Amino acid sequence: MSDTPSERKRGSGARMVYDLLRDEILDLKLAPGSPIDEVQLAERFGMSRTPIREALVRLSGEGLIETLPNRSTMVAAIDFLNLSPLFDALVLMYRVTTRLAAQNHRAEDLPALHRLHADYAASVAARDTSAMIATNAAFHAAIAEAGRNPYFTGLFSRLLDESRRMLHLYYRSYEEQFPQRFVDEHAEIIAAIEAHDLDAADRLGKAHAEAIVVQVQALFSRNDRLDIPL
Amino acid sequence: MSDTPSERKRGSGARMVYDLLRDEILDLKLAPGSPIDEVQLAERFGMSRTPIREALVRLSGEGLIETLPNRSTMVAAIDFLNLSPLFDALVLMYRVTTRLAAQNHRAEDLPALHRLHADYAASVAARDTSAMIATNAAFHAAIAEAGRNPYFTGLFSRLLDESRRMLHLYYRSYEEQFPQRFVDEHAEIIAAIEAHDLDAADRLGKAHAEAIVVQVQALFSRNDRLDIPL
DNA sequence: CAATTCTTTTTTGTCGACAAATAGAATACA
DNA sequence: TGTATTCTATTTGTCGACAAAAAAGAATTG
Repeated sequence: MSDTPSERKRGSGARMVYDLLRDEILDLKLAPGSPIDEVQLAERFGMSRTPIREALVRLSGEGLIETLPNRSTMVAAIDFLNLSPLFDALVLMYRVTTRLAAQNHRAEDLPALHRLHADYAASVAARDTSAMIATNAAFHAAIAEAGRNPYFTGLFSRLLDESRRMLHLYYRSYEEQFPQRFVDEHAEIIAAIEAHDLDAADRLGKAHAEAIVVQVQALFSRNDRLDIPL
Repeated sequence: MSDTPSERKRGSGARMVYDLLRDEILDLKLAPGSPIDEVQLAERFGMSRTPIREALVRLSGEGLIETLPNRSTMVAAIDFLNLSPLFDALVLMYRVTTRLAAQNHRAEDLPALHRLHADYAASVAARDTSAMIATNAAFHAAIAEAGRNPYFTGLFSRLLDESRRMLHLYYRSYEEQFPQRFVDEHAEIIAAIEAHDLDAADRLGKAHAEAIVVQVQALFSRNDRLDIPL
């Protein structure tokens, strides 16, 4: 299990490690709390510790890993006890980005939205949870981009990343449920954006976000009960 | 002009460089577009390039510097042509953080707010523009903290940083105007927070933000005209 | 046998050096 | 003289090595 591409472009090392570690963290391939060993990573990627370190610094800046000075660094924990700030921020960003997309999008943004919408619908039909999570995030990130406010886009991306880990947990527990409903809501959102209907986009974005939040909250409140072993 | 503390704590190097560079960038001591030379910084701080590099990676992650691969890195430019996204985000975060502070603050948060409010009033009275900028940012950051949503706090801090550079430009051009008005508005905001009046906090936060935005916009629209040399 | 001190081991933070990449200067050529 | 090409110089990205810190384990002492 060693990827050692002996030929690499100069300057791409840290970027590659960053992207890969980020995906592994967000897809729960690296469990929250897992220790991260620089030397081990250096061997795995066939490079020195320096670019590994740069990737870790960036991941730390985004809060995806936590670093104890002079000691271990590990995958950031998921704070299940303080989910409401995350949900509050998510709902607001869903609203704002959807509203801004209705206001600021251009015609050339729409094909990408339709394509990502179709991708999501396809992954739902195929019952591919990983693809669902990825395509859903890409869909909403594209909406945010169409809203053309990089500050909102940045925060929203971060929130989507954070919830990506939680959605993996969610779909692990409820593999039988596949949200056709969300596909329909996505279609409504696109329609509101295309119609430049700011208020409808805002309202739909809010409802969409809250529906997701309710489902995830239901999961975790149920998990709380299961935590008591008999 | 060389600070060479020959004795330093292990692990504090990058942090120190980061903090100092960050302040110099935000206070316009390093002009936007200025080149940043790693070797020069290494000599200036009496350390190797490695911790310098770590600081630069973090600054880059926050968008305070821009890096051309394999080539120069420089202080991020201020995008005067696209200010409305910044202003939009600022106004929304002013609203949200103030509202959340009214909702979630605890009694122990209030002394700090009053103290920071007094600090700001003092710096306005003393006509110390640098202190005004710093204490105003600290005041609103404290309000955001009292709102207890780290995601909003994070974005808001970043927006305050970004506007910190612009406020320096603003006060450079208008040293004669000192906003006693903002001091009064701060007092109203504190009152609304203490009264747990969410809607009033929201409304005051919005009005406060928009007043600032209007002033800054007035500056830059005037500058646009002055840009034409005669 | 418990608690404390000392030693070893592991992992990080820092360093100096080298190689790749690029910009600019110098050169060759039409 | 203008343009293309080569050369040089500067700056970055990467490497291997070393030293400081902290944890884990061993030894000592009461």
